[in-house]
Amino acid sequence: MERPLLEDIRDRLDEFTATEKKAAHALMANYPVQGLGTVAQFAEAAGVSSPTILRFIGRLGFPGFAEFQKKLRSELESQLNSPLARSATLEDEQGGDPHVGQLLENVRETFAHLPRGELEGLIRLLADEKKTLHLIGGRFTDGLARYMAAHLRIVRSGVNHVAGQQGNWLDQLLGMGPKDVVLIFDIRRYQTEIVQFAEAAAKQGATVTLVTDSWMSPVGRIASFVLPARVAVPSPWDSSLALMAIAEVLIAGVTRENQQRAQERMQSLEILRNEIDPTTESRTTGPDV
Amino acid sequence: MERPLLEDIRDRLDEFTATEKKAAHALMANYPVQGLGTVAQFAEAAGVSSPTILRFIGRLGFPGFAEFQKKLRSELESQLNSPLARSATLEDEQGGDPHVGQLLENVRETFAHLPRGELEGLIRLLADEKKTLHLIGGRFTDGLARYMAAHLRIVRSGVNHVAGQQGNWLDQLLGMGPKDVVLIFDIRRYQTEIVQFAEAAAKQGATVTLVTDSWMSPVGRIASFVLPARVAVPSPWDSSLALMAIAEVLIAGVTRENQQRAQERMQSLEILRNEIDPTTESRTTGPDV
DNA sequence: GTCAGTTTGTAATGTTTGTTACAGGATTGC
DNA sequence: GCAATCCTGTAACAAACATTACAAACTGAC
Repeated sequence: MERPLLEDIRDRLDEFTATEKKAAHALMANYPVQGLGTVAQFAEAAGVSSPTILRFIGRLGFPGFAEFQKKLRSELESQLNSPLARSATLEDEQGGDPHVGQLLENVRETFAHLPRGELEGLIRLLADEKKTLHLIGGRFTDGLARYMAAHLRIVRSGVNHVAGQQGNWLDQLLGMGPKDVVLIFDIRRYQTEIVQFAEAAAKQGATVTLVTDSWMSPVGRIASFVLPARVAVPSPWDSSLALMAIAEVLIAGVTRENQQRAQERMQSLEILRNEIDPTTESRTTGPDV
Repeated sequence: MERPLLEDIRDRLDEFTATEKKAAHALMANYPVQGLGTVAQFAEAAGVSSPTILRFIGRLGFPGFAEFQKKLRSELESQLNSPLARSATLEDEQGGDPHVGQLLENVRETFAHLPRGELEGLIRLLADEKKTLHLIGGRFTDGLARYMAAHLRIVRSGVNHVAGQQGNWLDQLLGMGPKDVVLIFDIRRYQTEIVQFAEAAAKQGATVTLVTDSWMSPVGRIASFVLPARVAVPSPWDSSLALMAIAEVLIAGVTRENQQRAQERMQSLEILRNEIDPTTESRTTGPDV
């Protein structure tokens, strides 16, 4: 009664026969609505006969089609009454912005297809205080690099936001070596300067990592870690929201990875800040140091 | 076929007889699941007899119970397949990162409680080319101001990102008047410099607008438009993702509001860029000018 | 208080539906 | 290449279902 039926079907997909799988797929493709009609409708949609449907739901553990539907309805009921679903249905009822819907979908899809190892690996790399971090972004994504640098600087030392005139970049490139990690934000159209910077850094032995769109920046060829994000929205612009979500998860991850040191640094900074600007109201704990 | 049945029932509630209303209420209380079982189940849940249910759905305009259910199922199908609903239902299964779930929830809740008029009003204000725009953010949110400025600069003229040393701000403040619009990103803890900047700008007649967290920056007191966003996440940091989502919707809105001029500017910029840097591959259309 | 109109439930009905027995067909193992 | 097993669809069946006819109960008006 507790486990979602959809998961059960997915896990046990191999137990079914060939035509039963057709039934399973038809149901999953339009879950759970496909199971709420008649057996004949279900059978037609799956391209099989009615008895096959019955055998399918029998193998799932239901004594009859009626019980199967009852389970579907009760699942649907609790799902639709959850606060999360409520806000979702209420929104598009009263004309929720389709743009916002697409934004949410992008973030969700981005993390659904993000290789878990890549994310964890990059977090560990960024948390390594023996490395020096260099963050850089393109025309639009530089704000993200800046945002992330502002947080990481509080959590750890050796964080550098590569910004400003292109001429300055050369200075930063000069000292780079195996102890440096470069995190690049880059979406199309991929700026040649960024690519050149990445290539130069890699040539000097620095580890290059990349947060990009699904089409993948050319930097991806030389990067050790690549995190692709969805950017398409109903607008002439691409959306960087999913990139930002990745940035925030990275920030949280690095903070978690090095919790006690991060806290110490936060407190020291807090004290420093109060000494410099006593007008600012003080708080002993909290994030915004 | 298009209008949601739930609305129809709500509107026409007075047309029904007393017991039919009981049926209507039972359906609305557990919509649409209650209508997907048998007539007898529906009748029992509503505390009426089966024929009353039939008369009820007959009055709704359906020739029979089967057609009524068909309508419910098709409604449910399209609703569950919308990107909004998907993000709500799918995220908590397949063990997605709880942090990501919270991020999505924040964005959703933010827009659910955003006064529609405020958003539209602010977009119109930002789209007004007779005004000069000044964007400014705090320690962490300055990246957002930068991000938004980078886009708006392409869509329209007179966009200024107030950045750098605090001393420079004074210069920008000097010339301000009723023709200036200040858009401030500010989350706790609210920096006194930002508040001072806002107050000074307001005193000189500029329109002050604000994107902030739910606790509301003190700037809110003097702001003409205030858009609050959810920022809580399971991390010592606050999340600015919902602020960024607002920024992107604003960008898209301003672009839409002034489409032909934006396109002209994009093309001119494209040409300019190619003249300066011929190595960059050229595209005649597209966002990333 | 009575009558007309409306509303509601009971009970019967005809149909659709889920269900099952069975036979043809495919597949696998020897 | 044969046989045994498993899979799948056809067709018949019985139960559950939506549906309808009808009578009782209620309501409001005169």
